[in-house]
Amino acid sequence: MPELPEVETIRRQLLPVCQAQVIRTVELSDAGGGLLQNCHPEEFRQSLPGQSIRTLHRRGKFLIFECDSVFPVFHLGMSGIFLTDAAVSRYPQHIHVRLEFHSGKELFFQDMRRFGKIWLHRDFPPFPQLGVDPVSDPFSRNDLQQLLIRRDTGLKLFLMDQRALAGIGNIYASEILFSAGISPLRRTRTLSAAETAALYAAIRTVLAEAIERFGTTYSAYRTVDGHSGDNQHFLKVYQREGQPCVRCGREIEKIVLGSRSTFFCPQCQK
DNA sequence: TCTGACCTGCGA
DNA sequence: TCGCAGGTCAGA
Repeated sequence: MPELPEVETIRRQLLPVCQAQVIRTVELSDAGGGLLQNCHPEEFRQSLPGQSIRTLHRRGKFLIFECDSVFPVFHLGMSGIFLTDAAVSRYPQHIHVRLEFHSGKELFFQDMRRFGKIWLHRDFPPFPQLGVDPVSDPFSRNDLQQLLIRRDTGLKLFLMDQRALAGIGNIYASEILFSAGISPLRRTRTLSAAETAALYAAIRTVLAEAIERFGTTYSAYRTVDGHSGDNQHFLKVYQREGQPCVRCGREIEKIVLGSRSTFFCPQCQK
């Protein structure tokens, strides 16, 4: 699913499409109603028409539409995407929300697996459970060190814990640890100062480069215009089990951590 | 702290 | 036909 770079790509592409658009109508499928977390379908349908979209925000993997007096929030789950043209959808039967603007433009939310979630807030949502966003929040090496000390868990699970760092998922957790040269099996409290510095640098660069490449496409994820991202061509370990490490040539290994596939180089990552 | 369930599509 | 897939959360 969309991790931080994919959601940020969607936000950047949606902004020029949506900003200052006034919503005319809202269509919500039956399944789409099931995605709503804190309001009834009828309230969702009635609250949006007439609202102008002022801007879009991202916090971790959440996308927040700032309108005049409501704040619809989307979490894309594993397979949620936004499209500006329903004709490019590969799964039109899974389009659950359609917004029509006064300009005549449209916006579609598609979610094949229906793990996505939608909220409707009357004020900017607080996200009390969410940790620091390593791309858009102030985030220093010392902040990372404090987070590492506070927890006692496996490093990969730590990176994916949204209460600590908001936005990293399964692909980028493996890629970040490879970039830092640290094993996914290490515990949070065992990192040296040099390793913490390497991990900090890896978090920043891996996410930033993925954003520059419009995210990673494996199956469902598409950019707003229906295209694939580019970052899958640059992955060093994810889904490269049995292939040679780009640094040392040793075979990339796959293990399961927290019931999720984890890829690493046993030679380069200590 | 960890596992399984949620849901659908795809490839082996 | 089965296992797996980029996320999250309840329950053990």
